Amino acid sequence: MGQDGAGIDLDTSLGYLLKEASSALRTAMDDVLRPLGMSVTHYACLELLAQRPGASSADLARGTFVTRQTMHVLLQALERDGEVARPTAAPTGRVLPVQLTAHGRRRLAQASAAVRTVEDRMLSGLTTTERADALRVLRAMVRALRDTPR
Amino acid sequence: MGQDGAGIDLDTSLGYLLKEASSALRTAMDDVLRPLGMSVTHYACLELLAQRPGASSADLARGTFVTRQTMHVLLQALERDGEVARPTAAPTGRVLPVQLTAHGRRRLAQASAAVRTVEDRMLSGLTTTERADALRVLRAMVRALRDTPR
DNA sequence: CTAATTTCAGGAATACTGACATAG
DNA sequence: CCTATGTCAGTACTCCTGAAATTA
Repeated sequence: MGQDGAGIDLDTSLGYLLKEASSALRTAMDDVLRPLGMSVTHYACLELLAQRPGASSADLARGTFVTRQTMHVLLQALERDGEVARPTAAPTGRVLPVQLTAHGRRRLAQASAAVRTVEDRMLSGLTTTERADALRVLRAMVRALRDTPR
Repeated sequence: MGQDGAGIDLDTSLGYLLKEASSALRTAMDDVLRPLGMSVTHYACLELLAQRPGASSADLARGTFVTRQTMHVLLQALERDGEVARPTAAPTGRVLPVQLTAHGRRRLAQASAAVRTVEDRMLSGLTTTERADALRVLRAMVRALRDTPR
């Protein structure tokens, strides 16, 4: 797999590998979430809400790495299905704090169990040391991409 | 950030971190590719084609982690814009080998330079040892997700 | 003839960009 | 004035389903 210098060698590119790993994870999560009628973003929203009760729509958007417009549409569906609840008027400012309903918590418990099997599967190929390495290098990559100005 | 045992702790979840890193990379790539009027998949297709001249549409789809249908639509646009060329009839079988045109090579060179700045930025936060660690753990994660039957 | 691969064509789900009003 | 949020509208992208053609 020679390289002529003009391009990027995909076989040793961390960027390509990162995309590959992320794609494999998303596919695996989709596969276990589909039978529950749930998308990855749908699950992520519920999981985030369990850890940050009363979060705003914009908070949830940032935490699930989608735009607030996308989260807005998702929340409308979740509210219609009774998985989350929001007050009709903002207690203060414009923020409408979102809460999980009992039904939402049950849905999350199902999904969380399914996703845990996928994470366990992914981690099964790593030693304890490698898991720590993975956390460290991924955090370093995120920080470098976010903090480096240009 | 206590956990009640029912959910997954996002702060220490490798899956969540992988999604975060991948999202940050995609955003950074989008930012440098947008001025060139190119999407990440568009760029990935060109890069793959430079390393595997004559690849089929299905090959390219697998290599860029999209469906055959998505790649099919992209190739139609690239062919219309003169970045790739395909024979009108299959030399053998049904496969229509795709080739980069001179124009496509120029477009790739532009995009490749832009993407390289992003990769360099991402790598700037890692030591040499950490870069090797990153390659190893990401490959292990991909293998575990793909090869574990269930 | 059967099975596998590939090329296509809708239709649906998902996410993004742009824009605007409002609240702090 | 400036930032952040919620919302609406339009667009783009990707996926899923499924059909037709071809090859082994």
